[in-house]
Amino acid sequence: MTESLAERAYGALCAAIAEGELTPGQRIGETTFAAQLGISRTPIREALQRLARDGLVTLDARNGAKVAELSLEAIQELYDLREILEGSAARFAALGATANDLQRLNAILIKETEHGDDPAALAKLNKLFHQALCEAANNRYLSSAVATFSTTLLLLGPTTLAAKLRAGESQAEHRAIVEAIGEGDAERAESLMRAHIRRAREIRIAMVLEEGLGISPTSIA
Amino acid sequence: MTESLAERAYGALCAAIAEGELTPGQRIGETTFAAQLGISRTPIREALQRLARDGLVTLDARNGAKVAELSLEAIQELYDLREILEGSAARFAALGATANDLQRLNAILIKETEHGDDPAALAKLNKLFHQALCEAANNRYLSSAVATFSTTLLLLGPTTLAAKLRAGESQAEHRAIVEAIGEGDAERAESLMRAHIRRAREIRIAMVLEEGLGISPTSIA
DNA sequence: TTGTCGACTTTTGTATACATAAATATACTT
DNA sequence: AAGTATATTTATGTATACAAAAGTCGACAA
Repeated sequence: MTESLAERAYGALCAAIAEGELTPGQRIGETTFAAQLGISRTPIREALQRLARDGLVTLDARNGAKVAELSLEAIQELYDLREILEGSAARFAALGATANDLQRLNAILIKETEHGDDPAALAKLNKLFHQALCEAANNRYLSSAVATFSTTLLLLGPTTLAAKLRAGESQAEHRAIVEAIGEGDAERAESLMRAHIRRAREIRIAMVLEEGLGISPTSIA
Repeated sequence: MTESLAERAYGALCAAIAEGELTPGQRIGETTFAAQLGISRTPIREALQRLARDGLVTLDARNGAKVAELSLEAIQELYDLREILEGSAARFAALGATANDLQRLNAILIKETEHGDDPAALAKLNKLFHQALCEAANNRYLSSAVATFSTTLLLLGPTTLAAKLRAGESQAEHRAIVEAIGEGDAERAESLMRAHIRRAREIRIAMVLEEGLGISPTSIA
């Protein structure tokens, strides 16, 4: 048993939320889930607390955990913050990226062109790109914050559809950002990254509005 | 029992760290603490996990929890991030603060002038100021991030000394920031807040270097 | 004297048992 | 028939018991 049961429970719940098996607003009973996974409540509780920290579930006092609901406002706030954080990450990366960092980023860019027709692979590479860029910024707290709020976005479901529609654009933007970082142009790197996040936000908002039913009436207010 | 034992344990540990009763690097045994507080290990574990999330303790696998040690580098990274986050908060506040928000901020400014000779009160008002400003930015995730990373700074001990030395300056800077927000000048509000954080960072770094022994040899590297 | 092997002790991870509070359903009264 | 009160059930919060793993101390051998 290399990984603790609590971590597995966390992973299972995380995946269930990302896959849409657990829908926002749905209640998660500790006992129920423990039985489903065949383990006791203790690691489940630990997992739920981590999920609450990541914003994926809300812990109503005495009433257990619910999968969090993201209002349209909350989504906007989340993207506002991503723009700030990842924009700053790009700036820092431009100022201090090592040759190694750049190599990693370029390797990801190449793989993106190679897998241009595989939405799932692109989604994974996209995640890797943003992670690698954060690490190039060389600020552990910044990385941690970006990771947390990216996790929160799992609530909105997979981005594979958006990746398919926007694959080319997105990759071009990635390349431009890495280029600016390589040249040490902090101003341009930040500006490009902010624009990149804004584009992603627009697509996301459009998707959410189109679904329409993905958001409960009360959470639109 | 209005607040859970886990919350009380969290508060107790938090306070112990802030007061310096638990020094960085010191190990925290679950059993020991449970005995000290007269409760079982379960709520202790919950509290330790929250503390780990706040960066106040590190959970070495299989080796329990230690009070986190902040290297000089980590402190710099923390202030870099505060500059980004609170600078953005000031910008957003300038763009969207309500009359109510401004009233709250001004009320705090007045109290600061009234308690100019009480370092403890000033430290509390300073915290309130930054909180109120974050809330004026009207972004729940931004507020959450600022709160988290401010908590991490508890590791460095109280700022009352710095408050005493810098009381006048700091208050003047607060006033200038609120003024810019009141005028809706986002650019100036962000710029002033960033400078404010940079000043606080300088003082803090100076304090840490002066203490010298507050940081373990290995963590300076 | 030093190094290594082994038993012991301590600590975390997990399971389970118990108490308390909330939600629900049922029965009784008006 | 409807509303209220009470009992039952179910959920969480906490405690404790148990198991496995890691560190520690000691003994024995070279």
